[in-house]
Amino acid sequence: MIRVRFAPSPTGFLHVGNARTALFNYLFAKHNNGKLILRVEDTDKERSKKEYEDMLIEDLKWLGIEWDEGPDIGGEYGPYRQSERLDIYNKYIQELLEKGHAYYCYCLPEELEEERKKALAEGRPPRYSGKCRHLTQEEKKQYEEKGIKPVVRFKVPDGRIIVFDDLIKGHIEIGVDEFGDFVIVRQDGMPTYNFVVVVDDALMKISHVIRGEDHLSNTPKQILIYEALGFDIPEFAHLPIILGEDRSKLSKRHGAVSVRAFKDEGYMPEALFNFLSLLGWHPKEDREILSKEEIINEFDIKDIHKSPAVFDRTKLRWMNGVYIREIIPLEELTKRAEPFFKGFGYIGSFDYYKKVMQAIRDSIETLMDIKERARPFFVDEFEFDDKAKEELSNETAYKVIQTLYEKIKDRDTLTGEEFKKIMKEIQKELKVKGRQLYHPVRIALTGEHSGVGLDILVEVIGIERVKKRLQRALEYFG
RNA sequence: GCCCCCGUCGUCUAGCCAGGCCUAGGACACCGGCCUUUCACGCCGGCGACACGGGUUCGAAUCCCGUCGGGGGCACCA
Repeated sequence: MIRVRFAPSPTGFLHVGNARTALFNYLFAKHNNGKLILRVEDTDKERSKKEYEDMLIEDLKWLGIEWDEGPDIGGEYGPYRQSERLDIYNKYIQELLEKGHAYYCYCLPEELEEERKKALAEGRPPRYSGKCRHLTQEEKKQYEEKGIKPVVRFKVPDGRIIVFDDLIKGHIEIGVDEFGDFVIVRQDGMPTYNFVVVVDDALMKISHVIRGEDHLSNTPKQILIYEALGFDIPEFAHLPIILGEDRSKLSKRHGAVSVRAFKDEGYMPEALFNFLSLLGWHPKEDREILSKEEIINEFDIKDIHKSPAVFDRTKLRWMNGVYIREIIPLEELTKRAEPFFKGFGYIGSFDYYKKVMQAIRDSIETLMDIKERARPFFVDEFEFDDKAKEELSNETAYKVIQTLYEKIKDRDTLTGEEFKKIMKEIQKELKVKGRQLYHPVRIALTGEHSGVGLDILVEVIGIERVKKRLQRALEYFG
């Protein structure tokens, strides 16, 4: 049974880099009929917050990632929140202590930091000296009496070379001398990541650990713990990280990078899902617009790249546009767009929004674009800019608008077809055509110089508003 | 500094493992054209890359070595 997990720490919004890791775990699980486990890594008391956990779950769901076990739905191997597993960890800490794989260390953080800096400055690997490895009972007692609370360190065997075959990176060998005895329980009693991740992955029967490349150098430490505790070692797969435009690890300073931000900016979850899946992975054929099902079917961990990819917002935008104009059904698209319309102060019925979406979906790439593109469908009292004023001051332009108004002022309805017919008549009567003919009308009707087809606009906003706007322009330039 | 990973158009990538089918294919962006009342959409075309240097070979983007470049890690964060 394939079991994978996504294990975020609830310290902020879900970052697209993490979302991509979650996504690949999800794809791997689904493709292989396995299970995805969501585990919340909240051992950092300082930074972890329950609100963040809720948002993480919300964002993951929004993206279309589902899990089989997790803190919200439970499961056979719970609890799935590390802060609720402390008793379990303690048991294994005791075991390591008893077997001599771990020991108490009374060194102060300040002096350690000092040593670290010194080592770095002298070009040595900054590692713990191991000086508390062989403390006598007497020495321990002395420290205790001074009120110093110890940490627990894992005793790293000298000179070992850890070897493992990463499913993505291939054969990896790392000498254990790169790091010293590392902390597995903090002074405050909380166990640390490198320890709990092993206990949890082992107890939750995780078969494949798929995570970001930044964890690659942690893997040897974890393998040591697997061995010390006698657990089976899972398969590892380290995903290349996602880069910003400057080719450094994607972070907040590269602009909006949280899934939440993309949601708020009017991106379709399906598009983000599709886009993220293509970052470091490629299907057999050259198609890029793929449904979730297609991606799951085609996904093969062997096709994941070794090299990192730059997060290309422009391409994401394009892809989102494809989803808006070609993939998401109009009804659904309108539902998603409704809060955006309202947010921009564009008030109307659902049916009206639907008509507007129909009219503008080809010309927007995110729901944010509704603000500009849909304005003419809602705003009657718009301003005329200098260019507009100049163009409408022209005599023929004025004449066109006037004639149009005369021709429709007694009508009750006006379809797009009828509008076009009327425009043709004006063309003949006034002997103006093309831009000279349409542009003044556009300005009178929208105050803008480009936008949706006017036939569509007039039909959607209705003849009364058309009359009103024409009148307004006539008065303004009269 | 030390360890590890990576290196095909500006970007995402196909090809690399099983060398010739590659005058290196696709997509985004960019430029030009067509369509069109305008913008957008759509369609057509263009620009543009095997990091460098050595080998191996009849033949290398593909195999080997080195150099350079980029990235990640080296916490009582995960």
